[in-house]
Amino acid sequence: LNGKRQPTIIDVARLSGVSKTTVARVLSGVGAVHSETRRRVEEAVRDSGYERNHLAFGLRTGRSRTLGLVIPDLSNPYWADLARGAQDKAEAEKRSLLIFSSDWDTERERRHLQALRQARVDGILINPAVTDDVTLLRQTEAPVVVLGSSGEVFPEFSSARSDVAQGVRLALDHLIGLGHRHVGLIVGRDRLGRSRFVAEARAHWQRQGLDAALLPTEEAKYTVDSGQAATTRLFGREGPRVTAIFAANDLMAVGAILAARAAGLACPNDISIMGMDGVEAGSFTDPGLTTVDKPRYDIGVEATRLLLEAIDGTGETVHAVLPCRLVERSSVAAPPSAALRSARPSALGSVRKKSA
Amino acid sequence: LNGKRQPTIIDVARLSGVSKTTVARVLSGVGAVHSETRRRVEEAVRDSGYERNHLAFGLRTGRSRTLGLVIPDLSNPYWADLARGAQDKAEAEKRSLLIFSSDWDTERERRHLQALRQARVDGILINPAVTDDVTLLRQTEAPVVVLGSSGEVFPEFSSARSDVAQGVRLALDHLIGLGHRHVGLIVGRDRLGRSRFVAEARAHWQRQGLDAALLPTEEAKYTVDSGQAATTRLFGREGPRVTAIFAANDLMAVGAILAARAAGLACPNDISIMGMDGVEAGSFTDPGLTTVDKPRYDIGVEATRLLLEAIDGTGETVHAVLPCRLVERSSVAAPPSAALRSARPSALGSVRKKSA
DNA sequence: ATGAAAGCGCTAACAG
DNA sequence: CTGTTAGCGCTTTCAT
Repeated sequence: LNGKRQPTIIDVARLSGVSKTTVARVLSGVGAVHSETRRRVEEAVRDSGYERNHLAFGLRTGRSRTLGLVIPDLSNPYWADLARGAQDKAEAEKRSLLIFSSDWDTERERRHLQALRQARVDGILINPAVTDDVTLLRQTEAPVVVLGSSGEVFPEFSSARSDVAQGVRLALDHLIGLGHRHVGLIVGRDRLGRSRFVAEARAHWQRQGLDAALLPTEEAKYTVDSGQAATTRLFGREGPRVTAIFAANDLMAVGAILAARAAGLACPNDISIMGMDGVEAGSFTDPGLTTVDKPRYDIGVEATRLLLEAIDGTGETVHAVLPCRLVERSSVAAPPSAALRSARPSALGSVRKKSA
Repeated sequence: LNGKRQPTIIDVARLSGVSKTTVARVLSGVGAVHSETRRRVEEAVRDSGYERNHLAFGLRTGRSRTLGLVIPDLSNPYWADLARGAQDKAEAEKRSLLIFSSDWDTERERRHLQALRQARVDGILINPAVTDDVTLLRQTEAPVVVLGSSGEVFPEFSSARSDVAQGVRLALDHLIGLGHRHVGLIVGRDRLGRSRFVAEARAHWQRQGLDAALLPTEEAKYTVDSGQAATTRLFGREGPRVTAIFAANDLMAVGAILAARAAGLACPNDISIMGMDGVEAGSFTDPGLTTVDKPRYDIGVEATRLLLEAIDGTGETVHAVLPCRLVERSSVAAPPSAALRSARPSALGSVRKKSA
């Protein structure tokens, strides 16, 4: 727009009557420079409006001071929160962040990784859509930090994730403590096969001396609609109805609330519903969704911290596991027949509809 | 990790026994190359795993093939959706996107703009936190496209926004058509002063021959909590109660639903509530939020398209205005006394509370 | 304390 | 059709 091109280090040198080496020295702050010279150079920098060219800097030093972030979907609040954390940390460390969405598509992910390699980013944060193909990540020169539970599939890279096992315990113990003995699970189907969510839930359920048969499971796709459908399927099963539903993410839990309402069930009086995520939208439902909050933002921050450590060569490969937190709102209560049941633990029978 | 550095164009040249110029030619596809030579070069590229260095490319050509996006908050679903659109379009055009959140902070925005200048991005998409300081945008060499209604404050730059006037008409006509004659407005307070939302609403209201006094207005800050508080203030006003509330964004409308519930009002039987945004979370409330959907994703796409045009030098400065769309869910219905009112159009008086 | 020179990897004249 | 040469803007030896 302005017509004249951006000033370079040479323009500054000319303006202040020194060599570009000297300018570079005051700019970088390394090496001794006469105070009067420094003053003149700084003045010239201001007057000319000089801004360091990061392309040239990166080419010369081999550090672009740019990081890459590859997530499934930027418009999904879970990933948006995480991205925000990564961006804030990168910014605090004077790095810029290149962000890509893969939509769980291997081919798109491959292209993004290529773009990042071409941009010569100093490091990559990624939630891999592809699990089988480790070579895709290995062939990348830059250090990689894996986001989420797939970190365990790539032990060679550092990773940051929430403590799903602990979160599941938190949720189940909350439910069990209230008297629930028959809980439906809505789990997401990962490209990693069955998510670890189910495994942890079953393990803890049995650890508490409860029957795995009373933990019926339906699969959904992490969306409201699929969660609603899965809940409806759950209700359609034969035998006594569950007194609570525990979904692997908040969107599916919202779907469960919708499905319960459609089935004429009052939540939490007739049925308790619990989510896992902690995204803000969970507080919009009626009743507000009780959930296990995952530290999304902090995972983004921590992953970035680990990545910068890996770039600096300091620090070993570490797998950061951040704790979850119970967020009580109002979609969970004692089951309708809690008093009865706690008296006779084996009486898991009929669920009576209570008038709201 | 791998030990050996990334191969350069020279490695490829050596490997295929030609000069680096020839390699560059087959890589860029411009200029004639013997088919056999081309084959050998392509083979060498594959074998070596060569990837073009965008830093060097950008330094030489003056095109970094990177764009910058500066928005208030990446974890706000409105901006996340827009960012997604921008990223998808950038990706389709073989560009990478550097994303920053400003949190409506002028100082942060200034730093982001500086980072983008240093990265020598080819162009910038921005929703300016700062309005008074046009120079901040002017001093940037790269083309700029402004996001949102502040586009009108910067006529010199292309812009993309939703058609707020049309959206407001859509909403008000919907409400008026149903029989509402006393509508409360919850508006957001911009750093741009009063948002254009109020102006448009009042104008259209009067255009329909209605009394501006029956359009009481409260200010909030685009959040659920502030929307809830504003609604409560609205309810606390003297005189007859509004039969409907129209909020300038969906989060505040969600707050209004919460406030109505807290006040013991049934929505939509006692009071209708309408939002403006269309974010997914609006469908989580009970009742589902009726709203005016803004084309968030498309704004991101369109803005990026305009930016690329500006970069190529083709195309004039254009202000793209994308239409909104009415999304009917269930938070809006006829007012309690609609039958009465439509019979006597001038009787805009008392609102009788109807038992739900 | 300062400067000269080399070179990061690439493209773009300009020759042949 | 192919190669030689000269930078893009910066940092980094190595002299002085």
